[in-house]
Amino acid sequence: MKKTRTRKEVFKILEKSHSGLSAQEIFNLVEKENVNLSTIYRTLALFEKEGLVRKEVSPFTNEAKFQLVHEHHDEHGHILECIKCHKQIDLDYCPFEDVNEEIKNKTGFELVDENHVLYGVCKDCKSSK
Amino acid sequence: MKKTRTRKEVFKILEKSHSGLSAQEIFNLVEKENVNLSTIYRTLALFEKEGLVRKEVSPFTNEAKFQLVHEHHDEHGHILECIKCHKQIDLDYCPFEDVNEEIKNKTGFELVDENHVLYGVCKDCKSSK
DNA sequence: AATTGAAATGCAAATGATTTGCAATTGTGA
DNA sequence: TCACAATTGCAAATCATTTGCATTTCAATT
Repeated sequence: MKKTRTRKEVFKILEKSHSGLSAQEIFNLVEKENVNLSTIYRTLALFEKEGLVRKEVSPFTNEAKFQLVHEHHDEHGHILECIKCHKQIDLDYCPFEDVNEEIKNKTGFELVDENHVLYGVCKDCKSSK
Repeated sequence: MKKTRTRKEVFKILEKSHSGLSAQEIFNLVEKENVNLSTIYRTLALFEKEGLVRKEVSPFTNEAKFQLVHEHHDEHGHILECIKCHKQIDLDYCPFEDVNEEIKNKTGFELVDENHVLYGVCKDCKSSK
């Protein structure tokens, strides 16, 4: 995999972000001397194939969001997204470890990359209505 | 909400299916005397607004899948989808109950409609490779 | 440092899912 | 049955994403 300027930039942008970014959002953050949105898409697809990023499609916006996968499976966290304000909250651990184990035992089905973004209502939106 | 022919049909189709269906798939299952795909979409959007159906977008196909929400939260199940063969397996219970509770206590964030389709590798695909 | 071929990119056009405007049709309450 | 708002079909628009192809760039080798 060639280390091109765009790829390095996209990687840095993903590194800095704690929640998922859409291709368009990444495009907006890139130093825009001659960079094309389709290159961003191709870069993200490559990163995904290489296992560097995870892709999530929000059922609310129909838009894909990408975020870095962190090496150590047992250290990965999750993102909570509020369905009202769409703010995202970082959950710095995976509450599903046990669940994965349980499903594997019961069905032989091995979860990979289980959905990373969880939807719900955040504290603020809950209290304001 | 008017009970039109198409709405009744779509509802029946969803009732019969244990896994999510795309708008196109539903369209294909409907008695096709003069039914339009956009009506299917409008019907699904309505059902979703009414809380009758849940929408999931597969990150693999970028296609939205819809399925009935079953009343009793504590009885709902989940779907496992294999990322290789895309077959879906019904999991007839929710393994996340405890997790929801835990997250609520720690962050004040209340999960709703937590992601319903879980991705992984099924037994068959695992053994065949 | 220059050479070179494969990999990566820009651009514009294609695609595929989903949405929308509008005129015609249909369901339901009076 | 009537009337009218809600719903639908149709065709065109939209939006995210993908692709073909000619051009450019990376990095291995001279």
